[in-house]
Amino acid sequence: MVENSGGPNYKSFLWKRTNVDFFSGEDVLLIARKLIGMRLNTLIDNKLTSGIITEAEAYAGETDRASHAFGGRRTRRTETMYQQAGLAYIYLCYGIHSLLNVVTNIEGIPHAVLIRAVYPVSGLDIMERRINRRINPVKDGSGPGKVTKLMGLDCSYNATDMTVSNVLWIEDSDFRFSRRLIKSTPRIGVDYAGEDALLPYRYLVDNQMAEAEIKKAGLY
DNA sequence: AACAAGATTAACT
DNA sequence: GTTAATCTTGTTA
Repeated sequence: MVENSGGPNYKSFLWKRTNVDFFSGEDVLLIARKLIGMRLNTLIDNKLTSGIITEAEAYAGETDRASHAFGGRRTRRTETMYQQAGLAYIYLCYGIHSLLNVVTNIEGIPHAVLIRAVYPVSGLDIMERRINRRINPVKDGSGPGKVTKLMGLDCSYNATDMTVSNVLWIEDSDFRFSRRLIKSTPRIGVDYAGEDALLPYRYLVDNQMAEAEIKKAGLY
């Protein structure tokens, strides 16, 4: 639990680790929607990096043609998705990029939410070292491979329990984006999923809008 | 055993 | 707009 240091004219937000009650639930869409505006954190090599989640997609398990677990596929890769809520499902995409998901249901039901974008708020100097150039907070956190790159994550962090980990965890506060800024659209890069590719399972706030709201709220 | 496609990105032309 | 990067999985032989 960390309280940020706002100046006299700024509202102070109390951030609290999300517990298993938050992650765990029937409705993976609702969880994806609620993750927008929460804070993703890593503490790696004693360096803290954080970002406000601005884009997430729900993957609805064995009946969802876009999910790795469609049809009950249970392989070494998908095994983490079948575990309990709050674990991080991190897998290698296109042989190159590590993609971070939150597991959101009970053991045996492979629901997950893909974190597709964050707005960086802490440890930007660390993030610059990771991408090896100056950071553009609006652009560089937008994309699921970019999120893990900024946060220092790779597949070795797969199956981390985010409800207890001091390396990878998610926090909530009273901060919320304006409802009207949160859009829902079909998911990205899942054309192979037939009709399921059209489902509006993607939630996002434009990172430019997110920056304005975050500054207006006096978060950073 | 071989191959194609994938929840992507950066560097090209 | 095109392409190379390159690991896991499912399909075909």
